[in-house]
Amino acid sequence: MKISTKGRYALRLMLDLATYNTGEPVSLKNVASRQEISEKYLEQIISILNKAGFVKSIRGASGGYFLAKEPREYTVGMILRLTEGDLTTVDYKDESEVGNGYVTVKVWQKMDEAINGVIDSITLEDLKNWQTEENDFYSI
Amino acid sequence: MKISTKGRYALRLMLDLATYNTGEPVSLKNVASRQEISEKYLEQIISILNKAGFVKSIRGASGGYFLAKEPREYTVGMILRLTEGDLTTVDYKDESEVGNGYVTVKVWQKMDEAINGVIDSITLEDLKNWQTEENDFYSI
DNA sequence: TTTAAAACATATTAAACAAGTAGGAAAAGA
DNA sequence: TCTTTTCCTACTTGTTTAATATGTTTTAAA
Repeated sequence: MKISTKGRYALRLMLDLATYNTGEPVSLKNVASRQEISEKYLEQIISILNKAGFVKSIRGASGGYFLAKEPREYTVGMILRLTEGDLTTVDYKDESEVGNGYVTVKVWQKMDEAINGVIDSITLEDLKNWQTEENDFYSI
Repeated sequence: MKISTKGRYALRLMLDLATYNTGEPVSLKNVASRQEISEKYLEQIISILNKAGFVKSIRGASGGYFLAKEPREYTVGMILRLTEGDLTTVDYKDESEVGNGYVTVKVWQKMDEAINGVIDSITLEDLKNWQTEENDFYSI
């Protein structure tokens, strides 16, 4: 019942791109050092995001990545589902209909609805704002 | 991000005991055949529930198990946390404070709150009632 | 008093998954 | 040309999952 590093790093990566969006592409090397994540591992993760069109890349020296759309257009759910795969708490096809299996399915459905309610309502824009609030708080 | 068979089977096992509670102990053999789950695997799972005092056992021929308390005293959360271990979506101790890690933690916390809201509010009694409603529906 | 049914205990296994490393090739600016 | 960067694919190491397997102990019933 854990979200893996793949999904967690993907979210931090996307938020990093949203934060350091200056028009210039952001290199993975910079992201890796800011986030203290292996650059090689980030390469694999951003490859998924790239193929899905979530980011755009510029190859070659002084190349890098940037978000394909505005931060408010990415929900946490989109990013996690892409990198983690389906975020449901059970594989419904595995859930038995025998015994009392069909009753417990209701539990999993309610959990999934609750999870979706959270992750589909938070965007990268929200996360950016939370960052600023946090900074404001500590700088008073 | 999946609940394993251990937790899922534990819930169905506990609900089975709640359902077939006649005063007589319920044998795992019967649970296994009703739920179509390996009896040997169920033994391992009920051993956890037994050691935690969730069920009581009677050894020997015509022995079996029964719930230690009333169905309404068991939440889904109690059963899942016991068998699955901690149900949080991330290990907070692993979550970095560097980069923007501290912002994404808020996301995981909100997810966890949403999950807890569901699983801590549903009891075995509720599941029993859902079963009856389902049966009523189909028998009209 | 034997027998069979049941709980209890522990070891083993095969497959999948997680979390990276490793070693390069191709593109492009300086 | 050199260096930085993306891009691509294979490999590795450890852990977890979902069971099997092989018994021992207890106890009601025949």
